[in-house]
Amino acid sequence: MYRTNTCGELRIENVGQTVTLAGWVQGVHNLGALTFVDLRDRYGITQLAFNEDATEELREKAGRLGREYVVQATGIVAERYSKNKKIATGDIEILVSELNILNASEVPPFTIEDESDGGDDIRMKYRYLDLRRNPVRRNLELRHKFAFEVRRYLDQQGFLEIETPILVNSTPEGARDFVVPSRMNPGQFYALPQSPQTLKQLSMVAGMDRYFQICKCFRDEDLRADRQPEFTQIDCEMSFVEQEDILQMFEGMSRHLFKTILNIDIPTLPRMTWADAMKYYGSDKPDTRFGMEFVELKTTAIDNASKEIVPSLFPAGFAVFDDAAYIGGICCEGQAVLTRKQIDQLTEFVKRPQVGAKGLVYARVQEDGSVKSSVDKFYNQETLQALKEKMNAKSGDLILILSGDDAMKVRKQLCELRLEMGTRMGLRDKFNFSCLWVIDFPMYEWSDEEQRLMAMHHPFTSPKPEDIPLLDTDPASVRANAYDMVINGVEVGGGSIRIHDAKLQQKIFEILGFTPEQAQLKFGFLMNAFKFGAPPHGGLAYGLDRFVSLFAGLDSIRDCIAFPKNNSGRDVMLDAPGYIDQKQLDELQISVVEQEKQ
RNA sequence: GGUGCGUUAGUUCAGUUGGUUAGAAUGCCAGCCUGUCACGCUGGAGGUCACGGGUCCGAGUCCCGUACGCACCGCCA
Repeated sequence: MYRTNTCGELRIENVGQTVTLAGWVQGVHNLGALTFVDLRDRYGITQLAFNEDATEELREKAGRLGREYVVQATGIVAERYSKNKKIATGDIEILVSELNILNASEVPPFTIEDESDGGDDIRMKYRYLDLRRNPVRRNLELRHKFAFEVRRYLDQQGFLEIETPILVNSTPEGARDFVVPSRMNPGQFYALPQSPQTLKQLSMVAGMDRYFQICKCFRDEDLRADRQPEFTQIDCEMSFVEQEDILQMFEGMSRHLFKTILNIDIPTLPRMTWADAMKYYGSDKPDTRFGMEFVELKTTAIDNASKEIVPSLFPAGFAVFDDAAYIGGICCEGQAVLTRKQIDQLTEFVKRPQVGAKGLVYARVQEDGSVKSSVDKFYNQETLQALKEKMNAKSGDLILILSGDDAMKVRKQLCELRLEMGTRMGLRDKFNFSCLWVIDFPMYEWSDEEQRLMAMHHPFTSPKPEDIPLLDTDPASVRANAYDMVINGVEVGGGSIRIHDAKLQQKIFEILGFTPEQAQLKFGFLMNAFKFGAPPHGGLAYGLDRFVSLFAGLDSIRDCIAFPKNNSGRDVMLDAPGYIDQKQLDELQISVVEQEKQ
């Protein structure tokens, strides 16, 4: 037996017991005749003491210990002379009578402490050392608990966890696939699933009724702080349901997770249409921890967000506004105190290429109610007062205005500005959670690159029944039975009611530009299945990594993934991906055009 | 595919206008220390300034390129 207890469990009540502990040496304090060793495992730290009672041999051995040595120590639990209130076991120590060095360790390349001195790069290279640190380990523990509570809730609701294959077919639409060559089928490739979408729909056809799976999904696209090439999805599907049933079920799951993991009671989730999200927040994933909604000051066209034309608040005179197709503003409460320099910084912010605005117009509401703006020479006080009125601004507020030719582009710029102001004003507290549903997404969005309509969610999403006639006349305005769950500006999940009618599915494929032959080739298996009694069904998938990151207050999903990939999709610990032997290539009948540095 | 920032001791970083032998902290090694717990004290070792090229009397510092890292845009049904 290697140990009788863990390093986190002994307390003052255990004094007098003889115990054996095993773990890693966190640190050694050698005071000459006295030596203290902090022994660490997943559960905590317990101090080993080598004092005047210890034999010379024992003290000599303790003196040889270095950081991260793996040791086993037996001794009597004793009360400490001076307690350490910072750790749970701080009242006791082990008076060691026997010490075994189970394994020596080289000096680790960075310190394994809560506040490590290591940068991201080196910590990823030695991720197994990084995982010994409390903050990282705690993230994995939270992730475990999260997944466990997901399973508990869905099990209670009658869901079956069903595994679907990892080796599937490449699909058109969507992200790039990771492909896997098949040795037994030369020249042919499997693809790793971007999501088990079609398979879960087939499990509905199979009568499984309620399916879920916590599974890996793969997308060969560029990475971000919130995007990994392989990520974990909580994939769910239900039969004989309408949108309302799904929203209720998964709002319930989120409520369960918030309660059991964070002990937070979340209110009923507000529902916002996609059109309103775009109109008031310029984003399909609005951060609703704070208001500062957009006010439209001029629109010249009806689009998917604006259902009416707003005549310009501003009389002619300022060319930028006169020529704009859209003018929108936000009112920043109490921000009139910003200096000219600070506002110039905001102007620089919106002019950065990532945001792309041409400039920024601002107006301060003064103590006396008058308005002082950067466009005073174009507009009189009467117009500025009308602006104040329209923006619902009061003394001390700062109005920020963006304009441009393309309403959707300006909305996105204004969204960035709003989020920046929210951050500067301290309105985006990580642990203040604001959840909502965004509903009524459009079916399609125009792709400049492909020069055709693309499915906004995926091609299996059903249109709203009342919009079906528009499929023939104005497909771009058709709304889908699709919904996203958004928390603090993060899309944590999304789904839709699916098409279960082969004819309608065929029509949707046509609108997406598939010939019947192509549709049959790529999705024949699904449409064939629909011929054999497909129930109405729908579902949703959560991004587990993102959801856990939110709960843990992390900036990057990497921090809650045990062995993540870096920015270039590499695993720097494994040094993957790597080259393979010519022999393997030959067996697969694959030739690689250029293979450098092998 | 693109933009920005970065790369200096094991690690995290500083390094002024281009100017003598590149510094700090921490870690590491050695010695001392009977209650430490961020132990303390003394001493020591430790550098291809990412790589390649250029400008210059002289480059860690300026310029160009490459590689790598991070963030972002495109992309991510």
